[in-house]
Amino acid sequence: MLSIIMASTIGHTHADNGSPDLTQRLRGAGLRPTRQRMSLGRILFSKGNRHVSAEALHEEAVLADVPVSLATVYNTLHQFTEAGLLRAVAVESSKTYFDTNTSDHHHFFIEEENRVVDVPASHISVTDLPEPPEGMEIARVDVIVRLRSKD
Amino acid sequence: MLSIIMASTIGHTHADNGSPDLTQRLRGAGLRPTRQRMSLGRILFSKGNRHVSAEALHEEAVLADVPVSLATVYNTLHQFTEAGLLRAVAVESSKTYFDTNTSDHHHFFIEEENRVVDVPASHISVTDLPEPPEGMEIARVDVIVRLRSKD
DNA sequence: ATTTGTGCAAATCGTTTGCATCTGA
DNA sequence: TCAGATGCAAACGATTTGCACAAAT
Repeated sequence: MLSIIMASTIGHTHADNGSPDLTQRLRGAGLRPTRQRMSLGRILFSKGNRHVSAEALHEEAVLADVPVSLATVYNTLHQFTEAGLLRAVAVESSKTYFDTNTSDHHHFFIEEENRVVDVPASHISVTDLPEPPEGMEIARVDVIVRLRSKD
Repeated sequence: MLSIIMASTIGHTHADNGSPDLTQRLRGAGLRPTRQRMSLGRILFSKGNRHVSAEALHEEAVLADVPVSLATVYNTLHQFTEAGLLRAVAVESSKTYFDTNTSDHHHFFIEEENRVVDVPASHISVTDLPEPPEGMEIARVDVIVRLRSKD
């Protein structure tokens, strides 16, 4: 009986349930490593570069037995983005995609499948950039290569 | 009295109320030159290159005493886009902007003002484009230069 | 006369917010 | 303890749709 109580207490507080690096990453970003953030972070960052929508991530989480609310998924994605752990990609005006690759790179967008893919690194050079209008500076240059299937 | 009746009848059917070229443009695109389409077309195409949202165009129309419904504005914008008279620009995932310049060119986006501006022609070269994945071809390359005001 | 377009209001979709409740430090 | 997180449901803004009515050919 005592053991049961102890186990449950331990399980809820200090169980070894995830990469310690993720904990650090969140802490470093000023985010408390909560259950949901850790779970979502694990889903996002443990499989190489990904491009997810809030909806998709929510489904994945639920399937992985991590019952988060959609609202929390949105909150988390935005917090991660502000913290520099994610990058938002604007491809078409409806869904927002979040990219786990925050380095400087560009994207393919496959319209038929509504899928975003990284352009292999070091490809694409944008040159001959115009002067920005007076008083403005360039914050970022986004290139979207829209693909369709060949006939 | 008779003249009033005639005037009103004529006004509703064959009055010379607009560029004949626009009529042809619509016809050529397989679109019947209706009052609303002509009015919206006139607003869109008579002032050089523009980047409008549905909402903004709707307001402009209403102010210009062309009472169209917002639904019709959306329908019209999409019909024009499919017909190649407009081009949809995806800058951020919320509003869609329609560009009256359908030629190959790129855009500035001023985040603070939510405004889209054409990049002066012939600027920006995108080189070293990657091979698209097997079975795919490049439909279009969009470059968005995001600007922020200098401090 | 027939086909096509239009207006309106309601429906939908992605996303955000308010607030009561829970949880991590 | 107690600031900060979370869940839920309701609010939201942009866009779409269904259907009765109106206009174009």
